[in-house]
Amino acid sequence: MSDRRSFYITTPIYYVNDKPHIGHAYTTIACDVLARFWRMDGRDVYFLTGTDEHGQKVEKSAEAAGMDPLAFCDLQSAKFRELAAAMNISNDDFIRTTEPRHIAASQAIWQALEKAGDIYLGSYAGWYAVRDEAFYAEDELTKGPDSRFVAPSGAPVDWVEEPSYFFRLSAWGDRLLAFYDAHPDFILPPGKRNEVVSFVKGGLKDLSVSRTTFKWGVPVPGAPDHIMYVWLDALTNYVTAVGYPDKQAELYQRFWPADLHMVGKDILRFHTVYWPAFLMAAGVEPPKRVFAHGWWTAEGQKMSKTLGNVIDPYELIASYGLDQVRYVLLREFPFGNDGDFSRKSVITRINGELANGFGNLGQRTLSFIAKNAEGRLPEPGRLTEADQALLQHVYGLLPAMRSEMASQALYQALQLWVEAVNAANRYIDSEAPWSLRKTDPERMGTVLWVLAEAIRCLALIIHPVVPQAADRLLDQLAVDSTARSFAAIGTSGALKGGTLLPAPAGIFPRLQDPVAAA
RNA sequence: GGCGAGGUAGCUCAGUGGUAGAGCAGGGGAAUCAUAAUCCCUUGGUCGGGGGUUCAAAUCCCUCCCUCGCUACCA
Repeated sequence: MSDRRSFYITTPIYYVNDKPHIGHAYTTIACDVLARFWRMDGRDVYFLTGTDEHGQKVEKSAEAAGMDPLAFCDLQSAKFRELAAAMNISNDDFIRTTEPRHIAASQAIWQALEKAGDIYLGSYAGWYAVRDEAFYAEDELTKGPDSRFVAPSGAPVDWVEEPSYFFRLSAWGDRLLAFYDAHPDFILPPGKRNEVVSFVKGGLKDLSVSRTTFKWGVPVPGAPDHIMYVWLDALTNYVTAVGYPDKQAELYQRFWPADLHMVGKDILRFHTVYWPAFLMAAGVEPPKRVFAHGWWTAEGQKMSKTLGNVIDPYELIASYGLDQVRYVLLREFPFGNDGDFSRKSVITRINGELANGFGNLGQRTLSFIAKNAEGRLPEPGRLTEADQALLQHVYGLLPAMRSEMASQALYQALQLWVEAVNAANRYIDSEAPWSLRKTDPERMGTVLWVLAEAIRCLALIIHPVVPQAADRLLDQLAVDSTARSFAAIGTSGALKGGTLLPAPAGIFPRLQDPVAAA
């Protein structure tokens, strides 16, 4: 575990030209679970998300919509903010790259790079296809009929040159490799680290960091006809939010360097090559870790607008329930892998582990107490070996899950929780309180207390993943809202016998199996 | 082409030298507190092909086949 108690975690800032989809929901939920987990564990957490609003595409989209770019961004950014709210995301801030604080921070980082001598004016030259609005590398081109080069799309290309500022990335290769070497966990999962290292080892070219062909961006200080390259602008959001360039700012002191930038694998290079190079050049400490997660397919197929199979997060929530979606997204495959979203598999998972596993464990225990103990939690008698084994299992869940969470092993962490739920279900069957009711009511009371206590801890530790359901269950156990942190896991926070419990109600309804209709 | 990851039960995957594992699916049974949920037992695999090292290989070496990533400036 980190030697300090603060934890700064970020999602990527989402590009306002996109429509929010399951990929955005996935990244944000994973971060939210980590943020909530460490918060409940007593760490000082700062959780940032937001929107990336500059660039040519946004300028064009706004124009196509007949809108001012900023008005367009206001509208689109709000959609991401609404999605975060709909997913019960506990972010501490929501940053927009069009905010004055961010423009100031971006210009400040530019000036720091310039002052360090890592920026120079040159010209950017390449084969450009006007029709595609894109540059192509020479080896992508083929000879057209009139012996002119044409792009893979068939568009004719021209050799163009425009003035551009460059960042001396080529000078940073060795220092980046040394940095990766000194921080073996900077890039996770390990396979991604290898990709980045081999990329950097292949040699780096200087990076064009300004544009003159469009206007929607942060103006380059002292060169008003240039705007900053979008990635330099976008990445800077992570320091803007904690007060950069004011390194004495309270948030900056508390939270920089960031503990974790969560990213999709498509933007790994920007975060693990360009970003640490920019920061080191600007005299700012790089973040501690970048984690690249995988992609979802839908029913075995790649999601795409043209296939029309892009999964809408709002539909997911409506179909399965919010907490169920949060859980299943992190539980279908190991975090960092790619995986498939299939309706059948998701329903099996939710029914098996949440409805039948944990939900039913709560329901069978609490309704038994309601019917056979007058709704009052029994006082425990002397604990048997089986009682202690179950309690030790659930009490031991915290250190075990903490260690998985520290390496973003969300799937493995949830696996540990599922195993504990299963152990509790085995316990109730082998102790059979329904038999004890007639033969040994006192022992029955102890068993019920042990179960309630185990359920309390299971609910607390799964709270970051399924906050609403966990709270409902804790309500049913009459656990005070002030006792809902990981510090309460263990005997010191144990339930008191004799407490009157409210009427039980299921927390995870069983979902209907999908109809095999076409 | 180069570099990298991977090919293990019907499905998803764990297992990196010592008698093949889990979950789900399939089969049988127990129990009846519970959201017909739970618990127990069980069928099922020449561990991609071939060769080699070793007393012993899914695990190490060689080779071949297949799949997937990365191989820089739209984000």
